[in-house]
Formats: sequence, C-alpha cells, structure tokens
Amino acid sequence: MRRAEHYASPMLHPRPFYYLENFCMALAWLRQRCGDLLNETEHAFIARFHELPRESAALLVRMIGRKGDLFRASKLGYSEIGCPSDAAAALIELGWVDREPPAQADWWPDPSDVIYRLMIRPLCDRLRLVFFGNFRQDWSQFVLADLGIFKYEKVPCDPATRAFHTREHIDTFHALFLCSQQLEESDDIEGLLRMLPPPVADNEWLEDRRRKLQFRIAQCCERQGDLVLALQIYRECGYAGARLRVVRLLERLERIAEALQLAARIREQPADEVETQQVCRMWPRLQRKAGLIPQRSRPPHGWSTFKLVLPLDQRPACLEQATAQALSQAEAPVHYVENGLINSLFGLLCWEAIFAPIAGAFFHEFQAAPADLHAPAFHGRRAAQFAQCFAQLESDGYRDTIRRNFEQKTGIQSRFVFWNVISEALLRSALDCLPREHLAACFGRILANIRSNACGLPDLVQFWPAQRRYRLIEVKGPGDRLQDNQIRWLSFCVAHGIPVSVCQVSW
DNA sequence: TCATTCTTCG
DNA sequence: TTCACACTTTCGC
DNA sequence: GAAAGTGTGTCTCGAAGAATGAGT
Ligand SMILES: [Mn+2]
Ligand SMILES: [Mn+2]
Repeated sequence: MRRAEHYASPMLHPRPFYYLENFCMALAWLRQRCGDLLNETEHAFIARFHELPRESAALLVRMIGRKGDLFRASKLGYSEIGCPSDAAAALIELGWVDREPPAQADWWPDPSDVIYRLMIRPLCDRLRLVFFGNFRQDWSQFVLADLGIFKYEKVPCDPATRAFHTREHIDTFHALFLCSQQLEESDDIEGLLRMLPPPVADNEWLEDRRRKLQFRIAQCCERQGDLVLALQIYRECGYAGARLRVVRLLERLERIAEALQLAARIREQPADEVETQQVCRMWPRLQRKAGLIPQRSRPPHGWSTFKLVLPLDQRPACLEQATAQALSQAEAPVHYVENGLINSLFGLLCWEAIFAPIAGAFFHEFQAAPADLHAPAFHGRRAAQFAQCFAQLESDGYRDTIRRNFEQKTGIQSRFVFWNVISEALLRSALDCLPREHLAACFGRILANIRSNACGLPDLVQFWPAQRRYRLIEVKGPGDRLQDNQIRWLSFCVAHGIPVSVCQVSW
C-alpha cells in the first residue's frame, strides 16, 4: 500500500485520480438531475468542491471513501496527492475537515503525527442516498464497474428519472433509516414511535418501508410484553402481516371472541397465501378456546418423505451438500441449488421484460433490478413483455432464449440470476428434464408475488437426463422443520404435479 | 510471534 | 447494510 | 405441534497491508 513515506514515488496508474473523476461524475449527475431536490448546503458543497485544488479535492474523496471519520496524517499518504497536510489546508479552511485537539494525539507514539476529522460525513451520505436511492451502495461501484468486477445491464433511461422526486421523500427515507437503526439498539417504544415519520401519501414504496418499520416496532413492543400497546400499533399498521398479529394478540389477551371474529374475516377474504396459511393454523385453536367443537383437521400434505442416514464419520459443515453427494448417482446427479435454479431460469427467460426501459425504473447504471420490482404494478407495467416471454413456453422457443441470455448476459447482475449457482451443464440438464408446463407454473408463481415466492424453494434438484425426469428435494436435519414459505412451495408443487419430496437426514 | 480478522485499493 | 435459512427454546395440549 | 427467539452467511471481487489478540 502506498503510505506516507512513499507518496513521492512515481505514479504508475494510468488514471491516478480515477476516484476523483468518478466522484465528479456523480456530482454532475446530481446537479443535473436532482438540482431541485438539493438544499442550499448541498448546492454550496458542490460549488465549493469544484473550486478546490485538485489535491485537496482528491484527499477529501479518499477520506469519504474510507471508514470512520478520524484519520492520522501518516495514514493518508497517497502518491498522486503528495503531502496530506498541504492538501488538507483548503479543506480545513472550508470547515469540511478539522484538526483534532493534540490531547487526542498524546495517545500516539509519534507526537508529530496529526489527526484529521472528516466533518461532512452526513452530507456525503445524503448525496450518496440521492444518487443511488439506497444506503447499501457506495462510490466504489464506479471503479468496480469500470474494472468489470460488477457488470450491470445497460438500460437506456430518460435523463429525467431519479430515485426520489421530492425533498420530503429524501428526508423521509433518511428518517426511516435512522429510526430502524434506533430500533436495533433501543427498546424505547415511545421514542421510536416519535421518530417514525407520518404516512407517505404520494410514494408507495416509501410507505411500504414505513409500514414495515412500524410493524417491527410493534413486534419489539410485543417482545417487551406490552401487548395492549402492541395491539394498538398493529391495528394502525397497514403492513401485510399486521392483521394476523392482531388476531394473535387478541388471543394472548384472552379476547377470544374478537380474535375469532377477525380470523373469520381473514378466512373469508385473505390478503395473500401467507394469511390463508396462518389463519388456518390458528382457527382450530381459537375455536377450541371459544368452547366450540374443532372442525375437521387439515388434510394431509401431499408430498412424500423419505429418510436418509449418513455415516457418522463424515459430518460435514454443510448438511445439504453432504445429502446431495449421498443421493447422487452416476445417471442421476444431485445439485444443491435452493432458490438459485428456478429463479435463474426465470430471470434468463424474462431478461428483456425485467430490464425493459419502463419510465422511472432505471436511473443509474448500477441497478440489478428495476426500482419498482416489488411494486404491485410491476407486472402490469410490463404485461406485454412478460406475455411475450411466457408465450415462448408454449413451444421450444424458451430454450433458445434461456441459453442465449446465459451466454450473452453472463455475469451481469440480476436480482434473479444466481451466476455462482448455475452453469451451462446445469442449465442443459434443467432444460432437458423440467417440462415447460412446470416452468410456466413456477414462473407464474414467482411473478405473482416476487417478494414472497422468489424464496422457499427446495434445497436440492436431482436430474435423470436419460429419462428426461427430475425431482426437487427439501433436506431436513434433526431439529429443522419446514418453514411456512417452504410448505407453500411444496403444496404448490404437489398441486401442479411437480415431483417433490422431503428428505429427513440423520446419523 | 503467529494466526486471524479487518481495512483498503483498484 | 438486508434477508433467507437453520437451529434452539418455550409453551400449551 | 405451534410459536417465538437466536444465529449465520451473504448481499460484493481478490490481493495485500494493518490491526488485533492470544499465546509465549
Ligand atoms: Mn435450505
Ligand atoms: Mn432444508
């Protein structure tokens, strides 16, 4: 690493200030597309930044790219910048960087060493949020994409599109983020509720995030044992799972009649499969508590179960992998793919639909999915494109599309395609063994509710290429039980004639 | 002192 | 930083 | 059996330098 004693060494890098160039590109993007969203401080920052000497600007960007806010001068040696204290002078002048008091420096063995503190981290984080639309990505995306480490689909996008449309939305997102961080470390429900922003009328995905956070606050309240307050929060909360929590809390509060009444309403008009599944589990219990005769028990599940005993000596780190090996046969190999296979097939077949240049869906060049992926209108906005993809399943057309996209899009980030799981051979086996009716059924289920149906698929897939046959296998070790989303997929498979079984592994 | 983990860079 | 999954514990019948 | 709670890996690469910390 280039450290202080080396900063005078020759610059070998072809673009020694690449990170500064990238940061400037981002600032230009922000000024052009989001100028109306930025406040005075942010505008002033951008204006002043461009007036800085190059070395000072570069040092600031280096600091922004690093972790924490405190830096020893001796650790800020960059060959392209040169002397850090020279470069820091202009930054200190602006108040963006501060020299830490010497008392702090006493800790360090070298008293001549200076400590700098970056003062504008919150401002930089806000700019990062406005650019990316999330806090997950950072400026290193630029260089990683340049180097081809991350590849992203090139989607033509309207220069008017951006992550946020109003300043209020930016501030709300930030407030939600802070509140959710607070939830991690604090149990003060009153305080958390005060931090929670009010409902967002004009932004669906922000309102979704708000509701989910409200739900999590209620869960926290429930854990603390304040059932009455939790009930009140759940009742106010529009989050998908909140109705069921209301039933559960009424039950725990021994208000059985009310619980039964709401449960009956949910049974009549379930919002989704999850509600149906959970309310069916609560129903007999509530009836019993109400003194009613429990209705007939649930019909038995339709999937088969078999046992497998692994030798005690080979007790590997990964149970699924070991099971795959044990079940594998020369003519019938087993692969540990979990959600990776079906989702990848879906993502490859529907690539054009997923990355269709719909207005507002793509705004920067580092997206692995459209911004509205989880919006209820996602499918509707691309109905024609998806219909075209699904139509290919009526003939053999889908095979070429999947294989072609596997070749042409290799490595390009997509929310659906697990490049580390699939291979050409796996794809060939899958296309040979999975009938198109099964693919159509699974893809339809994923598209119907991406958030809840893109996961929960069985651990293993076994192919019999010679017989053009396959089966899915969910592995369960001792003490591991089927989860709700796994049960829903198993039931779905049974209903559509997709061969699936559960393998109970022991030693 | 060595091994492990964290951080940085591109 | 988020989420899906496994693994563990507790409860009530 | 059902429910709730906890833990873990992984979103994101690999190479290489620094820091950490347990053990001597
Ligand atoms: Mn699994
Ligand atoms: Mn499993």
